[in-house]
Amino acid sequence: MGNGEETLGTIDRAATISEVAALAGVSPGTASKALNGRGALRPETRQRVQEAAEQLGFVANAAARSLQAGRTYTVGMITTDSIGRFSIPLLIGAEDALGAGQVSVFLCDARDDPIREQYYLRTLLGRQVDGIIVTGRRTQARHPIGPSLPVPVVYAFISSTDPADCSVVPDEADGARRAIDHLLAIGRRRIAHVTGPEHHHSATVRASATMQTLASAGLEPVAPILFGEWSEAWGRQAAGILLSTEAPVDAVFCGSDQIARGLAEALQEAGRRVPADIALIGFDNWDVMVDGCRPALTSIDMDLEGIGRTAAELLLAAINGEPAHGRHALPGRLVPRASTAVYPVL
Amino acid sequence: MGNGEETLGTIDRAATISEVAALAGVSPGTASKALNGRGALRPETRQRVQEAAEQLGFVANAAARSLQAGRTYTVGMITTDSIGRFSIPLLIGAEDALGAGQVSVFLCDARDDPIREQYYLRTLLGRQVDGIIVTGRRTQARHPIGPSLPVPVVYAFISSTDPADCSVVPDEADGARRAIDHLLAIGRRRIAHVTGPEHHHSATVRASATMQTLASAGLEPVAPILFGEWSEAWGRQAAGILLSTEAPVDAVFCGSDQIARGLAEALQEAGRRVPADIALIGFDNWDVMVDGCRPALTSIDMDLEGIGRTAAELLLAAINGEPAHGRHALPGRLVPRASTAVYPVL
DNA sequence: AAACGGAAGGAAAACGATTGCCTAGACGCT
DNA sequence: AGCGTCTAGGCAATCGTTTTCCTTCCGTTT
Repeated sequence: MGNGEETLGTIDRAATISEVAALAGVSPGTASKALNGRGALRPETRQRVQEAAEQLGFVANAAARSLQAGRTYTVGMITTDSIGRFSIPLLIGAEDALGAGQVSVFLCDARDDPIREQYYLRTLLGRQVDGIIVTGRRTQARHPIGPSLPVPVVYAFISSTDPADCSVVPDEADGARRAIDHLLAIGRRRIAHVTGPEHHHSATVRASATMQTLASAGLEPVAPILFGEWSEAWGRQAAGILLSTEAPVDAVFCGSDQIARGLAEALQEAGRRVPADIALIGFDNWDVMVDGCRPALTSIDMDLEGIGRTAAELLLAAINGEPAHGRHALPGRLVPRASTAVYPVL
Repeated sequence: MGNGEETLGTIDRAATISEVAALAGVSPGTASKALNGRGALRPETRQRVQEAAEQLGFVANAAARSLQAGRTYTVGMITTDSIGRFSIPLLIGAEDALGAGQVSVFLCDARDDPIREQYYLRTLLGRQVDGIIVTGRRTQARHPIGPSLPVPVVYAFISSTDPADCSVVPDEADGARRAIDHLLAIGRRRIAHVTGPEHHHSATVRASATMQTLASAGLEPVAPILFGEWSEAWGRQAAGILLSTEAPVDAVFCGSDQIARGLAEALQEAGRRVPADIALIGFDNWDVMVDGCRPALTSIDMDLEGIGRTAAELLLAAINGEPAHGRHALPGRLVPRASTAVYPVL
């Protein structure tokens, strides 16, 4: 019939709706109506068109469609920091919420470079994305990505310094609170906090929530808060510092799972039992760390997928004319494991 | 002038080339030529148009452009397994090679579900992507994603069972060879191999390359190859097995960094020194594992970013009419660290 | 029997950018 | 002065789909 659509080799060219229409013996306009369930058509005509479309493997050209619809059913996702451990769950969550809505995602990795970021922003706008999600590795607020954009923007994990922008972030203070509450609930009172660098937003937020929660229980940390870096090595080092303190420690809340794991190793090498002598809580609930640690590590899960999903949902709402504003903080979740088990459980 | 493009609030609508042309006092066609450096135009006209475009923040509508060009400067990336530790470097590498060529990437996470995969495939074809990269978590060959597609496809990390397809994969046998050669070079002869599940393609490939390399040195493994799973727990367990063997072991090549790390811990708890008594090599060169391990872990790096980049380059070549075929295996790289240091180095 | 109404489908104009072709000047040459 | 040539830029078609009118035809009603 046509010009070789039955070839077994590579299909050279996608079929157009005009070809479908010709095969079904109708006009292109009618074919469009048939395939999209619009207009007034006889059921048999509709079916004839559908069969023709199937036979030719017709898929509507999205460029033509968006040209006339003024919408692309496409969003951009810019990760300001390189795609990493935090970006991925966010990405999965967002992709989840958008994929269900037939929206495709352009992924852009700006690598923490403002030039690349602006370049990608222009590219995305040129591609007429319906909206943009901005993501990063740190929760710290950042400058808005552009002054006044023709499409809605939602910040995920990071937040924008402009309160009118929409941001979805983890409630890190809430996470710290849950951690301390848990340690109090299992009867620990001599609690220390070891965390990342003092200039890091997450570290300070979690540290001050830790202080506050202890204070409202009438306690204070058994040692000054230990700021260091987000690594196992620092966890090991911190263990040494804590053990040389005069005051005995019976629990440590760590700012990350890596720190906690380093601490666990070093404490046990020094003869302390976990959790019998010292209970341990991490932060992030990073599978390889919490499972690799011995004993398995209790941790705070920030529900990154949920953040990605929520951001995508808010973006879709904004695209549909119902923009949200401000900072939406999502609560975390404590995942109890052996490192805080009440002892005679075993 | 226009209808409020100077508003400080949100820009409602992107400017079109006709508006730019009107502002510059030329026709749309001329404006197009001015902005794309075509046609015969007076320099001053060209500049006038460029200034108008700048003033209106003009970015060409990609849908319109691709509609007429028949190309979208867009590729799809389907990860058959969920986006994970292996997919990301691939993604970064690909994004790197494509971004430089002004090509945007649609990311699709098929989650190992054939239905989702086909759905995404149709979506991508509808969006008229110029090409598709298929990625996964395992290196095992898989069925081609579709029988005869209108666009080129390149498989990255995984490979296609159809030899006519183009695949870019790590040379895992080469990696294993390098590991064993390294152990031999530092004088070890009593070498064991602990790896993942026997039904896992990577495990068997690496294991048989290990055997072969040992054989060509006139050796054989000091213990039967230990197949298990890709976890630290299995590494610890395997340590027990190896230590209960009569024959003393002086080096272990592990199928993953996680196994190696578990092994390292357990060996040292049992009083063996690493690397003095037993040298250790992992596989993957996964930063958190090799750095977290004590001593730091020598490992094989499969250069995933390079694979992603190469796949993207081959895809671009195919799009430009120079398709490549077959399986392209990229060599790995040994990254030496303390776990195989020749002892009196310290 | 004439008029009306509804159903089914066609024709054509969008959407925005690109590009080949054409025209209107301007300049130079004879 | 008249013709040819070159240059700058306008015109209109094109890409594939959707959608808004229309038109046509058939059946029904008075």
